[in-house]
Amino acid sequence: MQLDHVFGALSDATRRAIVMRLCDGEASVGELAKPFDMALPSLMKHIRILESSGLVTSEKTGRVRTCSLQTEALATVEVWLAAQREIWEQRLDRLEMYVEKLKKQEKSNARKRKSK
Amino acid sequence: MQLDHVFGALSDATRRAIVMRLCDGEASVGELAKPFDMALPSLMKHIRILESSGLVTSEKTGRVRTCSLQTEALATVEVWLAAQREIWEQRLDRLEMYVEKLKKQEKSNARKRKSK
DNA sequence: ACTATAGTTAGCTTTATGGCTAACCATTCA
DNA sequence: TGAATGGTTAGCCATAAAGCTAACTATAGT
Repeated sequence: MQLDHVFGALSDATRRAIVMRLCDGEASVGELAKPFDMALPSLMKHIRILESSGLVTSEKTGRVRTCSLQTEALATVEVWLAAQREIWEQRLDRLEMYVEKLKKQEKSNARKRKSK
Repeated sequence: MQLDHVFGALSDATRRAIVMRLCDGEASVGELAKPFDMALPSLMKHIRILESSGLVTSEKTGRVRTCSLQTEALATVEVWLAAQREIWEQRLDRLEMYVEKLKKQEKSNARKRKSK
């Protein structure tokens, strides 16, 4: 479940649509294909990509393959994003503190100038 | 700032590393390039891709181009993920409620069977 | 003015992506 | 058993991605 592959899988609108569909519950390949004006083999490729990214798993019983969402993979992405957010927010905080410090200095300088 | 392009941009480890670096503050192309064993033009391509995805902006002053992170683009991805999460969690809630219902029925059936 | 620095452009490979058709299993249903 | 259904495999095409080198432009420093 590599971040590369998960992001890659989500970079295609068709695949995101499939993911969105699967958020609502399992579905067969045929069901997944319906909304798309696309040949089945093409759609199958997308499903394969989703599977190899770990976002989707599927199982075949009889002649129908049922796909389901693997939410942990999506969670992985959320975790990564959250980590980045934390870093840049910490930086913004430091920046803000620095600006505050500058403001105070400016004030005290102003006082000094006045008192001269 | 298309979701396609943002996800696509993040699907490459080099570009994610650049994003991570930029979380810590602005950087020039040269600074960004240092950690990578990669020819400059190749790295520039990555920067271009990050720019066209909206994740990064850059400005050239003198001969140095300074890049900075555009956190809104990352936020867009977070929003999308959160939306999916909400959908599937709602479904899980419904499922849980359904299971609870089944359990209760089972209990009442058990009572009936006993009382017979 | 000369050199070094910082990017940029152009053009080339190799490999991956996204789509197609046509032909092929493998189950189910009549 | 024969036909319909649901996927699957194989192979083709066009375009884009990720890397390279070599040559070029434009500023900064001496």
